[in-house]
Amino acid sequence: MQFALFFVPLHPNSRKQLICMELTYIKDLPKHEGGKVTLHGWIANKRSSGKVAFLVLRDGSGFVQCVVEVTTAGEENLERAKRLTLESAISITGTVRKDDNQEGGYELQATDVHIYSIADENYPIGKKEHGVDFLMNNRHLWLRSKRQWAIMKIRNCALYAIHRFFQERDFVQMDSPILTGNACEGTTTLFDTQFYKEDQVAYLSQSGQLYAEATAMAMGKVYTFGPTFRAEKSLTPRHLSEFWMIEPEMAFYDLEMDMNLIEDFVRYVVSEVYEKCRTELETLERNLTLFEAIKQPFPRITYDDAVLIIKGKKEVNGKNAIVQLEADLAAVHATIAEKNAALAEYEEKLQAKGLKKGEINHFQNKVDTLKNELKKLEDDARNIPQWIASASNFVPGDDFGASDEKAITRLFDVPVFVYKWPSPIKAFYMKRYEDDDNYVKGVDLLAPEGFGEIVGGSQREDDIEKLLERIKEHDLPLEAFEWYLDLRRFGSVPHAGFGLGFERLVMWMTGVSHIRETIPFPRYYGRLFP
RNA sequence: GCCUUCUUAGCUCAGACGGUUAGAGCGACGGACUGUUAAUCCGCAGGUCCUAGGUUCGAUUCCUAGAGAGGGCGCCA
Repeated sequence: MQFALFFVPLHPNSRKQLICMELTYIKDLPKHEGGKVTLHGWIANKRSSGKVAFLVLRDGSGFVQCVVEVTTAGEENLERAKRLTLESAISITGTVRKDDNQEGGYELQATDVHIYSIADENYPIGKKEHGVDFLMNNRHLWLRSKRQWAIMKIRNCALYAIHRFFQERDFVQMDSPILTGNACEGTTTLFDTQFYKEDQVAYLSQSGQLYAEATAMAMGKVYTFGPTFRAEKSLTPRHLSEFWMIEPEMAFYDLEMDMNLIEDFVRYVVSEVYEKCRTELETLERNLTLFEAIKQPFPRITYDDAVLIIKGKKEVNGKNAIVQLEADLAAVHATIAEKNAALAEYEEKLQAKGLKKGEINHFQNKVDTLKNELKKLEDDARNIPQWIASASNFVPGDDFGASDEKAITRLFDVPVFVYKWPSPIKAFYMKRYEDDDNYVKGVDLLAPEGFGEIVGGSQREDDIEKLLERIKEHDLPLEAFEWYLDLRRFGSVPHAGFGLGFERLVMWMTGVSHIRETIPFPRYYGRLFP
């Protein structure tokens, strides 16, 4: 590989200005084994002894340890290496060496160290644990850390897979507007903003679906992938005020074809991430059961059957939802007892006299970790009984709550379809069953491990008379829907689609406990900066 | 919007039935060390105990209100 570097003196703090034709990245080090390369990046961690410094370098493509020894790099380079603070920017030249003890399997034996800039020593993010709020205040820097890097790489991989999936199947990406003139489904609270004239309000889109229906009638199969805004003060681990949604819409599709597509789609994206992001999943210590099970067919159950399962009146593969939750609760209590015993043991060890400092740290770390784990377990112990009560008291006809979804998904390793929902709890545009007006052709896909709903879809009402009835029933402003009704006046056909919350998908695949970590700069109630 | 737990050093946390100078670890800073993986070892510095009001001889600790954060529910993707 040919590349040329020219260094031009610029400023005492940024020693060199780089004009560069091609860079070598950490992820490509295996191709350069034994060869000499120059890497450019930031100091993620540093350890140094008298005559040797270990620099962990990150360049966005990966992490690698660089060794600066006095014998190979000389006094001057070692001196420079020792001056580096966390997050200082450097370029470093050296020989690529295989070392199975290293993460990634390679390290760089340095011969030259060049400094772009020395970072202020007060880099706020340390090596020890931090609270979530502190990290969110430093989100612009937090993104540099390894865990966040892994999450963002997976997000990107999923993003690309989604486009590939649809493009390979001849779907056309047709973006829906972000500024809209009316609140389309009427239920959720929307953000609003002034639109030129003082008395005219524009709302930020909460769904692109109605527009996708229009473009599907023009292009056959379409998908939208854009930002979505909900002004609900939903401060939960599963909600954002601003998130990205994928909404495909297909002409001449019925509910079953819709479900087939959803299944193929979710399986495709999950498989791509499994195949291409092993390192990242390892960094996140993700349990891989989900990825191995994804080849199995997704169960499809009706709402009525789901209700019986939630209430513990119907078993799945010999498993009862309520019994399962009770077993989970018992397991939590057992774990709490175990951890408490371990905690007492370590605290006793800490009392012993003549401990070395290293031993004290070790025991203290164990105690801190155990206390944190116990806090979470005690939350579970408080919450699971509520879920059990709420699931067993479920009233047929109601929409599922978070606990009901947990009761169902707990029984499966793969996502589960729930379809044929009661008409009153679903949106006006969903098509009713021809033989039973009480149910609509809607479907939700619930992700396992308690994550809950990631997809909501339906076959749409294509009969203008019935649609008019629904609009009246839901008390929606008819004028605003005239253009939507035109889609039924001029060449109405059966059609279906679905919506998938992108961050929820990423959250589920990465296994992170909070959706706020799945988007670079999350927006939610109380969070507009950075 | 409702329920619940919390707010002490730059960070993560301990603590006092209300009483002299409020503690630890990490980080930062100074030093030692040629193979470290949250390196280790020695030294040093660092505080409006969230804010306001109340009770009291005395409040960081008790009470009330407010602000902010975590967890659960609702709303949803």
